[in-house]
Amino acid sequence: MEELTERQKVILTLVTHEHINSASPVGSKVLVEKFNIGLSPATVRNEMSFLTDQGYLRQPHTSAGRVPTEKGYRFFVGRLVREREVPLSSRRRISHQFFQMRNEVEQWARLAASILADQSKAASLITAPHPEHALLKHVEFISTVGRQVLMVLVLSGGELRQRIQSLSEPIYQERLSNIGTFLTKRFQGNETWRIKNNLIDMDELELELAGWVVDEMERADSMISGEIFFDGITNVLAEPEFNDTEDARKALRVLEERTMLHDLFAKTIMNGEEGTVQVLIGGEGAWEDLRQYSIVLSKYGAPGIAFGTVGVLGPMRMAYGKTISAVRFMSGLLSDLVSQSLYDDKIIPSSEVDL
Amino acid sequence: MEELTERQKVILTLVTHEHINSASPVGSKVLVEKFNIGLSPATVRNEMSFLTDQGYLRQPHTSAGRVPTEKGYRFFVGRLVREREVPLSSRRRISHQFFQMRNEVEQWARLAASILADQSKAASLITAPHPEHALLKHVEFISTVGRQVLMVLVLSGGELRQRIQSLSEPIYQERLSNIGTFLTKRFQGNETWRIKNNLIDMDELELELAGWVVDEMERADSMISGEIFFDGITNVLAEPEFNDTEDARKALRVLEERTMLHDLFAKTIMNGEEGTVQVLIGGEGAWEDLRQYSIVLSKYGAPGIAFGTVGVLGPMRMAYGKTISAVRFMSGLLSDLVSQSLYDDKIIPSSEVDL
DNA sequence: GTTAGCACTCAAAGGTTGTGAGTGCTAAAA
DNA sequence: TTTTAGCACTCACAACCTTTGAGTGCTAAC
Repeated sequence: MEELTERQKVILTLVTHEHINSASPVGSKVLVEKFNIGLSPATVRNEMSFLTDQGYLRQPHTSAGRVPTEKGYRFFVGRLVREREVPLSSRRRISHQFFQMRNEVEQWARLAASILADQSKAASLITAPHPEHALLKHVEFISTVGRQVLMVLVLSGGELRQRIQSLSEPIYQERLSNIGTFLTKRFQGNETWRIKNNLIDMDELELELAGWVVDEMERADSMISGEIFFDGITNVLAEPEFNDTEDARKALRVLEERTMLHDLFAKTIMNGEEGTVQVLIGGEGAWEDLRQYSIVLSKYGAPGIAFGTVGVLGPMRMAYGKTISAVRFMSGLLSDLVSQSLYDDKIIPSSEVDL
Repeated sequence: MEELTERQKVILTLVTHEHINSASPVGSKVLVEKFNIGLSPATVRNEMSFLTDQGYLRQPHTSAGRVPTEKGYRFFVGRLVREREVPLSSRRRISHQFFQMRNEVEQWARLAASILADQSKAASLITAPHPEHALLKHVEFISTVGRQVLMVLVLSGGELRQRIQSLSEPIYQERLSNIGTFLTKRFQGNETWRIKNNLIDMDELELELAGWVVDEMERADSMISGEIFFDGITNVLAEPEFNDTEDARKALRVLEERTMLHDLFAKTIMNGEEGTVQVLIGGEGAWEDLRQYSIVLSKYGAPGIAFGTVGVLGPMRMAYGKTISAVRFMSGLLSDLVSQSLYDDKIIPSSEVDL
């Protein structure tokens, strides 16, 4: 594979740029007329022909203009230095919106999804912050009916989990509360394994309840990403490439069947670094149903607290510059929120806290 | 408006039935051939003409067959006595799935949505159970960083709410825990207003924290329905009426902008009775964007605990019989779950509980 | 009241043609 | 050697026309 000349790079970039705007194949003439390169259409044609041979461009049919391939897009995105910063006024406005929502943790992801969809004019995907390894912050047992007990677990990162279990015999609420307090005191700030290895000096009931706690925490640990929030799906459907409903359905199926997204997010969280933005073009070969789409993804959060992902899904022909900076901005904002509000790496027993 | 003759009723029903299957206008000839009514096409035509005059049928264009109007559908649904029961095998299978999930309250709605979408081959909408008037079950305050405090509220119906607030000065976790215990003991099982009117004999800090509780409970009370879960949106897009993407977008916008749905659910919860299924055809004039759709809705839950809604959104041309019984079945199932697992109308102080 | 017969309507499907944007190739110009 | 003008060729797309057939309403006979 040969290196591209500077002129070829420029032409490839322009073709991609123009295609993103026009949504239709780009011909040599249009290119010459719109951007005053000092070249004739014929020359441009030769270069385009070369780029087609190299797999950067593609012709939908013999007598049509050129369209970037995945490879072409990838080159384009890699060269995109000059990202369009989110304007200061927008940044201020968005920060303010989050400030007003700062109390409602569950709303963060929803708000972020809504804003990002609006900014990028595409579909946004956000996962709620989720701790890498859950630490127990608090546990409570509440009797509901008969032998049924509602367990409420507060984990690091502010994650709440609840579950209903049946005891073998009814127990007074008072006793349940005491056990909750006892387990909280004893295991506060501990990881799952540490709790699991310290189930000693307990009576039968305490042991059973502690077992529930461990079980639920293991469940939390086994999930790599938190709940997924979407917004702006209609934005994507508005794009001309989805005039065919079949394609639209494919896209939606990806969003509905969350398994693929979970995989994707898991990978991002495990490998990625917060703050850096990655761009997956056309499913990168691996995800068949995403062939026509691109995803701009970033990890957010703070080490030792919790991580999540923020991303945008749109047609491959997407305003990458704007989207990338929007995602980066949102990622930063959410990271700040998480570290400013949810810090609780180790819960120090209250009497030792230095205020 | 005249009463319809029995024969007219039969024809209207058959036309509707046939249109639901074929998705295209129904002519007199097809009708006669398919269902052996002892009539000639000409006679049927006369009756159809009459039904058209009365507004039950409609002709897309002069030389086409007939299609039911909203009024026609309404008649059809009203007459639908013989609902197709969900087969016993499916009922068993579904009950079993819920049994396996009985511990995870948050999963109920998601599972229900998934099953209902599958059963009805349309989009399902479920709201999580939400108490009419929140009763306090438990409150906990957890210090996170600096003056930030995470408040976790457990309300009746198993609803969890969390929020982060700032104190004017940092407080030891121990003191926060004590206040949590104190407020829980004092106000357990109380409605919002009762708590609000009993904020006496407290020091400044206790009062501030109790204020947060009241505030958050008022927020919960002001919401009539819980979180909305969807599934099977792609099912709806597969229907032929959405070959035009524009129409598909309209449908999705309804689902994304939850305000309209919230209104709808609120109405259902406030007016409806659990167990009865209502069918909204073509948005019933009130909801412009739903003109082409129908919604089959039912309230579920148990009085004094919590209510939610379960529904299906599909094209107006929908298999009403199957859908109605699927919705009814699911509504019953969820009602049972709520009352069997979440009963806690009044939390009786533990020492008085009769075990 | 019911039906056969008939003229009429009109959307949808299929066929034909023209248009124009775009190409690749070749030979001349730079 | 690189660039460009010129030209023949291709092919999707839109516009137009025609055919087809399902379906109608009306009238007159049963």
